[in-house]
Amino acid sequence: MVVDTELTDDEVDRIFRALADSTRRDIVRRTLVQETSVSTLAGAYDMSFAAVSKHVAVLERAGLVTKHASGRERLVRGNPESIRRAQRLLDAYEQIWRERISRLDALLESDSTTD
Amino acid sequence: MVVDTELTDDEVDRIFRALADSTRRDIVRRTLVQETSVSTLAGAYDMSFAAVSKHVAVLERAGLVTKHASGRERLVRGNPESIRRAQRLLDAYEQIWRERISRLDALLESDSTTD
DNA sequence: AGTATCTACAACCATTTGGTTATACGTTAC
DNA sequence: GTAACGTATAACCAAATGGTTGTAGATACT
Repeated sequence: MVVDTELTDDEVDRIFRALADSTRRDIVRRTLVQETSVSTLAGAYDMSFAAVSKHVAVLERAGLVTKHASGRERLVRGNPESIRRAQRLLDAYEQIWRERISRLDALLESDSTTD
Repeated sequence: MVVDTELTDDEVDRIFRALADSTRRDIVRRTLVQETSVSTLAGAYDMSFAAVSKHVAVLERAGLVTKHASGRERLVRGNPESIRRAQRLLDAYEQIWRERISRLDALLESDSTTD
């Protein structure tokens, strides 16, 4: 029973888009280590709270972090499963390349054995 | 003698940004399988040659494809090394998470052995 | 030589992005 | 109750993105 892991193009777009910003990558890093409130995160960067809050929202829409309320705070937690999903996407590209190499190898093989 | 594999934030931005578009991901897929001219690629999508040419340029700036001239054509080839570079980036995030888990495990261990 | 093909690039346009400040609302502390 | 804190969201802005058409340069074909 394999859990469905297929992603729509839009979901993949959101994941890579979310990772294409160094502030957001840093938020992912920090919140993988330890869950952190939005305001604590905001204190770490030279930009407004609203800007950081938006970055967190982008990550949340991509599934890279989750948020849960704790009193008035919103604790942000990195989602390792979504990182693995992104890894699998890249693995698929590597696999495509490897298959090409296999085909080229097979071709050379069959050439050398042509009678 | 390890080849320097460090990437600047901007380079990482470009890699993930380039992957955040399904047309570009498809170009990477196709050109990993076989090198392909820009005009052949353009024929595969419902958009102008100029638009596809721009997508290729985005991928090239990110290092995900290389281009070389062959007569009047420009052949585009997927760059497996840059894919691996991106994989390593994601691996680093997974590693961070694993380290957290290790620390939590170690903490539980030390708790249970407190005297 | 002349024409068709492949490409690059400029100019333009609408939309998205990444930032800002200001406002409003729920929660905590006093 | 009121002040302070944490957050979300709206309105706004400049820059980047993803598309277009048009022009022009190389290369190939006949």
